[in-house]
Amino acid sequence: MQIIRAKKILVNSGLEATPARINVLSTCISATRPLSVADVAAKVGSTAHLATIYRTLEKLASANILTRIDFQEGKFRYEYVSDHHHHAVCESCGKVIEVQDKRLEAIMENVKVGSGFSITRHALELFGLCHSCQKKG
Amino acid sequence: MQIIRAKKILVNSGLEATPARINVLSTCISATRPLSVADVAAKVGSTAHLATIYRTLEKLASANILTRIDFQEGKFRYEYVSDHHHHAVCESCGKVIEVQDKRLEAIMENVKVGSGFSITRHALELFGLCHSCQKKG
DNA sequence: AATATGTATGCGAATTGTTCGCATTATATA
DNA sequence: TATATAATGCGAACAATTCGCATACATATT
Repeated sequence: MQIIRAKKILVNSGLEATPARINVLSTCISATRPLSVADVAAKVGSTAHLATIYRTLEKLASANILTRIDFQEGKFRYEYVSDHHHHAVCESCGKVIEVQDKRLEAIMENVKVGSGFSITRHALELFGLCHSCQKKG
Repeated sequence: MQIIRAKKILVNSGLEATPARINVLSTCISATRPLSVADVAAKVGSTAHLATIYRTLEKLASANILTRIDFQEGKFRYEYVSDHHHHAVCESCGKVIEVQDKRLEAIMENVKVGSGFSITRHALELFGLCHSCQKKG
């Protein structure tokens, strides 16, 4: 349980430390993979209404406490992040692993974009097959 | 209008060249930016039912005639592509420019992923502000 | 410790994007 | 031109997300 840690993070960010927020955030901190809204809802049970979970996750994301992640499933996921990384998602079983490639980061830091665009963020997700799904077929 | 071209592409790919498909595909070919399903629907009017447009776009995407693109808007877009490229999206006005960075491509071709993962595709989108929106504030 | 103020929450309905089942129609081919 | 197969229209059903509004609560103030 990451209740105390969650509370501290909220207070430090100037956000009201309500039970709903504490539960949502500590759930995300404890998670081993990016969680969908439904995942979070299942974990927090009736301690937070679904609409509140949506609002909370969005608020935590805009406070940069969580990252909103998109595995192109038609819904978003949220992840508590300290370091910046990307993901590789198995398209067969859904397994997720974290990916860090320094060359990649170096380039992403200064991608050349024409027309005077200034890039503030990027989304990169990798899709493929995990080791065991490759063997299966 | 890209009617004839659309028809040829469909036939070459072994897909039935129905009016709905020809209209949907020629709309995508003519587009200057990735289109949402609603965008396509607006262009083709009553020549194809919305459900048909969904089915058609999905079919064209799995035939690699179109690419399904995700700008994290809660919906997908589709683009007719010959060459592989990425996009930079202005988060203020929605302007989209195409991005090609050879270093990026080179690295994406062989990203090192642990655990025996094999990568079959990747999604990379850049977000920021276009030149004119930067000036506006 | 009591209270005032503004913000968060619960609730349920409404939106939006997408999918489905099924009867009908059209396509490609013999 | 008949025929088998696949695509389409239609409307209902789903799933994810957002909204409005009355109530409850967290924090700042006294």
